[in-house]
Amino acid sequence: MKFEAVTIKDIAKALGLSTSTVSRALRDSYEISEETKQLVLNYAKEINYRPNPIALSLKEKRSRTIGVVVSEIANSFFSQTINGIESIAHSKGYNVMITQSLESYEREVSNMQFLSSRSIDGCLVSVSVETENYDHILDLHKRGFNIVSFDRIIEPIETHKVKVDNFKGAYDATEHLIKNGYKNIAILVSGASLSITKERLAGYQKALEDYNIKVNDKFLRVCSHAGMTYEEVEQAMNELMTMKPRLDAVFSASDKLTTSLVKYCKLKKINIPETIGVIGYSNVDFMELLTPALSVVRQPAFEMGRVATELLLNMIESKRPVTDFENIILHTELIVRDSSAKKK
Amino acid sequence: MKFEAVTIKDIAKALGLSTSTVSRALRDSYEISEETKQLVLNYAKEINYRPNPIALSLKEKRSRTIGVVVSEIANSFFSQTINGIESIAHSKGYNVMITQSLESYEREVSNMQFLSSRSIDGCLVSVSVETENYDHILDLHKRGFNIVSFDRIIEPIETHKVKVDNFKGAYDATEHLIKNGYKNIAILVSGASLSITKERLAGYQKALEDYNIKVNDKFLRVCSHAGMTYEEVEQAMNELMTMKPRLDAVFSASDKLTTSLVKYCKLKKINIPETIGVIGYSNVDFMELLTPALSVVRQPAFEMGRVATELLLNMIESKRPVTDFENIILHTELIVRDSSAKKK
DNA sequence: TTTATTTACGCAATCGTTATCGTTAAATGC
DNA sequence: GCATTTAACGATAACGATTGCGTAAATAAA
Repeated sequence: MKFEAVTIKDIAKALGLSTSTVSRALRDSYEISEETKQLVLNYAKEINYRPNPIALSLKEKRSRTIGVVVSEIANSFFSQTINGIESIAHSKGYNVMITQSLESYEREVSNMQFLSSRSIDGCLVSVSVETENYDHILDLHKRGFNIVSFDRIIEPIETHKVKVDNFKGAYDATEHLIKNGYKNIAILVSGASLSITKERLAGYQKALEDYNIKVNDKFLRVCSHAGMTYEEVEQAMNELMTMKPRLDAVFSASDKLTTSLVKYCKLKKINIPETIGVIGYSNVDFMELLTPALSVVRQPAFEMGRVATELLLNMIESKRPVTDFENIILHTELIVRDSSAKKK
Repeated sequence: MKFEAVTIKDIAKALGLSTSTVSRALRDSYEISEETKQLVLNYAKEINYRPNPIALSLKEKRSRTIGVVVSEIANSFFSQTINGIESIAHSKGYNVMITQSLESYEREVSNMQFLSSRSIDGCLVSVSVETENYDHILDLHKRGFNIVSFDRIIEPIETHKVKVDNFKGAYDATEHLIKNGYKNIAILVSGASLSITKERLAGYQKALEDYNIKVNDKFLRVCSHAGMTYEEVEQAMNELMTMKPRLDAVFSASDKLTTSLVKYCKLKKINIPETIGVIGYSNVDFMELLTPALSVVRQPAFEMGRVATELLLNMIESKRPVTDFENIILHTELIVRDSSAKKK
């Protein structure tokens, strides 16, 4: 089954005009008489004519549509980001195409391919945990494709970048744990190739050093699938729980990991914060509803989406190639609740 | 800035062939000699030629892309549904365009408009809570647009429909509360125009009747924004909590409402299940991590996405117009945890 | 009246691709 | 040796919309 829309040709035929006249009448050209304009406009409204964006895209090589590539839309951080993206895009007359890689490099490549071939005007990208080679993005970028890198930054790309101060977010969380009496602090991170992993890990380590606590690699666990499965975090935690000296706190360095960590503690009946204190990056609103309520590092996700989209639309609408790129760093928020309460 | 891709014309020019020959060579036509085919194929690979789907869409009036309209992607139920949709679509070579209405009728209309004008081959729709007039969908459907209605069903449309047994899901939950000793059971529902609201409300009422409990309209609260803001649920609950006789349980009839209900109880320090028992429709994995763990009615969201997509692709790929429509009804799962424990 | 200028529209090219219909040259049939 | 088939390719129209250019008729200027 196919679906036939009304075209400019239908109007032209019905009214005994040429397609050019109809087109110009619809675009209110000075070359067309008032009479004819009204005739066309009225008939167009009557039969509910809508210009075909596909045809326009083909001709104009632009579509007033931007693309988004994230790892998972079910992730609270990203769905909030998407809401920010859409709020700006829609207010400026742009549509948004959303795709998710589910942390698969292959799917990220095919999503980029899909978007780029669809005449989108630009793209907001946060890479998957599997992505170590950026050629699928850099190649497009070199050929003039507008890209803004956000959250999980593509370091070698020369374009606008928007992220949070991952280092400070992790430093603050770790320092908070230390000040509350925790000493053997483990850290769960996502795949080592992600910019957020490197920066958050560095913040954690610096905090320990500043407070004269030895950084112990036994307390570092890398979840190379970014916590896409619970089992991954379960295994990491099982290992951590057997370490000597016994850990007394865990800092989980991403949204997904924090969620799985909470689940682990619940299932294993590990008391928080008595047995281990917990704090993690998370934008899940739910975390405050847990018992104990979870301390978190929260990112301004909606704002990040807005800022990144504004930069992208600036690039798109700029007449000359943009060469002066912004490197926006937003602030995280440390929300202290009960899961990291002072140690007795 | 614009982005120029490689076209068939570039290949033709470089190789001294016509575009028709190149096109046929790429599609492995018998009319082209092996020699020429290899020449074209090799060069195409070398310069990384990709057919332009926009041009194909314009010509073929199909795009191997399907659209999705949901109310909110951050909603666990819908994000799981989308994963199901993508799993089938991608396995059959289709792409997916995701849009969210955020429960706004206006945005739903513009999303449908966006998708339909983009040569998508069909669309999966779950309507917004504000939607009372279906003309934006029915008009497209009449003109041959392939649509499958899922979850929040468009009742008057004659096409495939996929949902759960909302009546039974609500009946089971209510019956469970009754059997555990609750008598004054309130219900929170979304806007009255949604099919899921009507069916779940009916299930709740039938259960009460079957157990000789008078249905009390004071215990019914309609959240006309489907719980898009917490305040909406807060107000509904504030009203319910003052009712005489005092309610001793609440059944929340949708994902968003359940989440807000939990938050309300936490913030107001209402003991669950001692002060009020709680059960609700929810696909949030987190619900088991609460204290007390929340009893829920869970929908097979992923499966619903898969089934709906299979039906849609069948319609799309059918030679003749489909006239025999499926009305799939999946089963909900009652997951009993601590929030609805037997009353002492 | 003749020429110049508007006015108001139509023609055709264009975007990238495919399908239909030729066309040319070589190969085959008799 | 000539007609006919076949292999291999090219020219062109089409999809829907826009736009530069051309042009007829009407009006203004000379």
